[in-house]
Amino acid sequence: MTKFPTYRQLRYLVAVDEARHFGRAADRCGISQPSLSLQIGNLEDLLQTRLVERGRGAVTLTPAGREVVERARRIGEEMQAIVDRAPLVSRELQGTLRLGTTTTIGPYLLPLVVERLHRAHPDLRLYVREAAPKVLRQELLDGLHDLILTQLPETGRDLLEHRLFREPLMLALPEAHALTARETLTVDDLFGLRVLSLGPAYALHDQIAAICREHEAELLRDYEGTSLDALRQMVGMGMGVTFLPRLYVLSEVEPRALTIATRPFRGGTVSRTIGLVWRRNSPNAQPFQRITEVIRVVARDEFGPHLQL
Amino acid sequence: MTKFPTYRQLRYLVAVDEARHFGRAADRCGISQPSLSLQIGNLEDLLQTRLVERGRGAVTLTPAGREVVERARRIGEEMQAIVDRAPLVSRELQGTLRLGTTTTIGPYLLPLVVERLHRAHPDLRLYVREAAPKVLRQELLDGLHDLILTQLPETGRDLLEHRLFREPLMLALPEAHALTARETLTVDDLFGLRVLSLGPAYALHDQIAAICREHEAELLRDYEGTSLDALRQMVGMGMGVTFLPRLYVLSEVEPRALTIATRPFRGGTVSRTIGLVWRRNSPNAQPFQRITEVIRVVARDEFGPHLQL
DNA sequence: AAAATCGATAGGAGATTCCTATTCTGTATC
DNA sequence: GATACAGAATAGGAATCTCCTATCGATTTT
Repeated sequence: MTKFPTYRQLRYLVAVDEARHFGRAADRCGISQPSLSLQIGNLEDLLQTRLVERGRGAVTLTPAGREVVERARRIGEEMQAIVDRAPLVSRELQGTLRLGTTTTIGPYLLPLVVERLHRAHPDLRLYVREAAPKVLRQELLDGLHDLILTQLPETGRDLLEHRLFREPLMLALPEAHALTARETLTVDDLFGLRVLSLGPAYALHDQIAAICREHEAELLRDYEGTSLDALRQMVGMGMGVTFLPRLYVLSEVEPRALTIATRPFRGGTVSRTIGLVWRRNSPNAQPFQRITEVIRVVARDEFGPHLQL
Repeated sequence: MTKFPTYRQLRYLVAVDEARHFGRAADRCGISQPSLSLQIGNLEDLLQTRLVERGRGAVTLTPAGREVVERARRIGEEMQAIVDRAPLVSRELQGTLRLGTTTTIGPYLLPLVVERLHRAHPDLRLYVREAAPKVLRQELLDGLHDLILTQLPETGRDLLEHRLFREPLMLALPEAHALTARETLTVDDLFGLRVLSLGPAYALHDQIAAICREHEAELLRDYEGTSLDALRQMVGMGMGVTFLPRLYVLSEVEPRALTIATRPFRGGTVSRTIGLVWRRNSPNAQPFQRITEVIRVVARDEFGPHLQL
């Protein structure tokens, strides 16, 4: 274990460099001259090197001293930044936040959110990482994320969830399917359908499985994908039907090679809840609340007619 | 006066970040867990910000904590560099040395020296600054240079001088001058000559003045230049004669528009001494000695026949 | 329920840091 | 050439800080 200089000693040395005089340097540091002399001496002993040349007239730094001062100044800047920024980061939206998101909502909602946050809070950087909800949850508990955007509810006493909105699920069918004749559906229409789903790490999977069980549709286990696009492809190829979130469907701006039909359910009964989740004892509730608000605003302004707020 | 964190506290925080566990972090720091907890707590109080999220399971840094750790790591690198490098700089030829030189020798000797030093000591940087010897001397005393390359002797109890070599002075004449008929001169030939010189800030000026006095030449006060090239021009235009150092004359590789003649004195009686000078209580005598040796080697290898070593 | 883990708290010992007073070493002054 | 005058180093004691052991309190595991 090597011994290190004290930050204090470095500050004193910088003061000596600036004042070129022990007494005045001590004044500037708010201590007495002997105290400063002592600390400079200690530093020199520690580094086994003369840093200051005491002579008649001007005190001068040695080459070694100059190099130490140079680094000390950089250290001073970092220290100042720590003192200045740390309090802000925990109260304002500044610094870096790590946001985990499920792949079923992030790509379709976050671009607008990130853009708006960036405009309003230029000092905020968001690191967005995608994963399946059950993975996200564990990663959140392990401290890999500061907060996650996911499908609610998230169990756990340690977690605090904030509801954002309900997002309708639409039934996705091959264009040739008989049900495409209907503009809106009811859950009774699900009877006997062959339903595709995402892998079991997804909250959407559990929800789809529950719907299938309740309304006697058949959940296909043949293929469990990790993206909504994969599901879409499979529906397009006629392998079955599935449920797709409203925002995903909305995001399909360009027509694709394999087109599918999507139909809403009447009355908004088939929908999922989207929310932000963070650790209960995370001390950043305040900035997180602000993010919650921003997302709500984006949801209302951009997707208001399509969501249940 | 703002209060700053201790470098120690930052080290502890970094350890917490790496260990994600107070007890193990304390081990790594070689202290007890309570001491570490206390210091982290102090740091948090100082910054008015929670840096560490203590929860069951993993200890996690808050966003503010992460930012502090990031800077703390940079500070740690600088600290390590200080500890590692400071002792070397004062013993080896490393770091930055500020070398002052008189304009009458530096440009003609230093390029070769710098090149050789750079090859042998890649971590050494030389800052070379030119000035007249009397200016150099004061700047050295004021700590603007670490050492100076100049004409000896340099007065002053505080200064330590190291002789490098004697450099002959040659008489520079217009080509049409009667003395050009002679291959070598003696001081008696100086009688009655009109002699040009540099400004009085130059040691060469004093020396030329003394020679003129002794051998009854006339020192012209009309023009006192700051460069040997200026003198050369004036001689070329027939304004008078002057004394030029051997190395300057040697460096004239290209013929110029105004050519002059140069003649040596017999017996090496007319010459000046060149040496390195540094402050007596400069603690870097060791590296300076090395530089002395390198310059001597360069002088011998490159200019041996022309100098008195 | 008992044991174990982990961080926070309490109180006291030991270092460090700082202060005032003084000494030492040169430089200006008379 | 003795005498003041700066400016930094040294000495000794007070105040602060850092650290230790012991213990607590909350949570998790057995």
